[in-house]
Amino acid sequence: MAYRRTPKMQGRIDAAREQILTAAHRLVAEAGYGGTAIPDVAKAAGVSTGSVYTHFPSKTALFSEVYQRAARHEIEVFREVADTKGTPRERLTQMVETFARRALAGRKLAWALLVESVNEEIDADRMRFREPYRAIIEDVINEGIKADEFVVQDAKVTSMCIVGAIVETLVRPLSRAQQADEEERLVCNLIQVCLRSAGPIMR
Amino acid sequence: MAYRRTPKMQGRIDAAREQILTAAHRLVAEAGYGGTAIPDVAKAAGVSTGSVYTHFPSKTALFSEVYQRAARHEIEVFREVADTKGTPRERLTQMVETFARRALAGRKLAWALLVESVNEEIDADRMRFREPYRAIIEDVINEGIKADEFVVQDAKVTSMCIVGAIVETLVRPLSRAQQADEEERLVCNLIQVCLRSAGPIMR
DNA sequence: TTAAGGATTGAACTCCAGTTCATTCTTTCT
DNA sequence: AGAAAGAATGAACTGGAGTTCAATCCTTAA
Repeated sequence: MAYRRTPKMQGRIDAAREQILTAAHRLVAEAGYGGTAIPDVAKAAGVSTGSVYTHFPSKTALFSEVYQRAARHEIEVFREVADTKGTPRERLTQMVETFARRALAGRKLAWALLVESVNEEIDADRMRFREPYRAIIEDVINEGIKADEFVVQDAKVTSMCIVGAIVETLVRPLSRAQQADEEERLVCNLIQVCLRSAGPIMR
Repeated sequence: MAYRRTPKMQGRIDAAREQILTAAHRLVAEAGYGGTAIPDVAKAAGVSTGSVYTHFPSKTALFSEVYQRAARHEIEVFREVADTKGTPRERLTQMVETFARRALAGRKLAWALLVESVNEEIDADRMRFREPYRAIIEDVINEGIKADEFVVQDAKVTSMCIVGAIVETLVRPLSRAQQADEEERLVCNLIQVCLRSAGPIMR
């Protein structure tokens, strides 16, 4: 034998892998999955096309990892907000606002993560990306029910609806930027609708 | 000159065009846009591949028309429900239920119309497909506000949210069928959430 | 220093859905 | 009937995205 993988070598490999992931992330944030070709990623990462395939078995696999990383980070942020002090109602407000504002701040990425549909595998990733948001919202709603702040309800369905409401409200702004005050209005009203969705019925 | 288009001839051309549209509709309802190739459509319509292109300039154009037709019909049904007798609250209930049940009855088609994303042009069609639903819901909400049944609100945003809520709730069931009672539960709860979204805030 | 093992390269290849077009078939009008 | 114009045909083409692989470069261990 005349070659063995040393820590130093491993470091370079890992670094290259990181470069590729970072570049892919950046390009997705600029052009979405569909608008990003592997040769572009390679160029942006400073490696060759073929090299990408020594690190990832396919485009789908690479982007799947990109999505999962971005998702994990976003969801951490979201969970932190959900865990801050305040009544369930106050926290839900914060959560919806955070979700909306972060999405609008990184439009294209949010669009890629939330709605861009490309193939079944990536679609599955997107579903998986939405699910944690839903679950966190569900928890807060259930706390609100216990605290008599929200009416007794199927928190699972309500949380689904809230995720759907947020996404639907944001789809258009995410595709093409609106006027700032228009977006402001949207976010405020979105919060109101979400609160009502979870809130008690008045008869 | 030795040829002019006679009514008889025009009839055949129109018939072929119809055949193609019908076949395309059927195939979309079975496999979605992405799962339907032009040669398949041609075969199903009993014409040649090339013939499809004498009737439609591109696959996108053909399916755009398929979508628009399906949309027009669905929206007519929806509008009828919106125009039936009853309080805004009752009507909104009927509307959500109709939307949900019709979507579940024609899963794949609903999926193609509502969420399958393929290219920008078709995406735009899908947006256009959702918009009338939203507008109809908006009208009913505004009536409800006038009737003091719903709290004063931005009905545009609420209607967006309701559309989003419905779609989000249905996405999973549309992809893979759930148990019947599970779907029943979903629809019932969905209606409740939508009513609350539009309903008055209790404080 | 040198040979072997592994990583990297990027031009070329594959694959395939959408589209084309030379040919054939139909219809119309003289 | 015959010629002209249009419609239909479907095998072949095309373009572009994802992927491959023979050649090359680098690293390690003797």
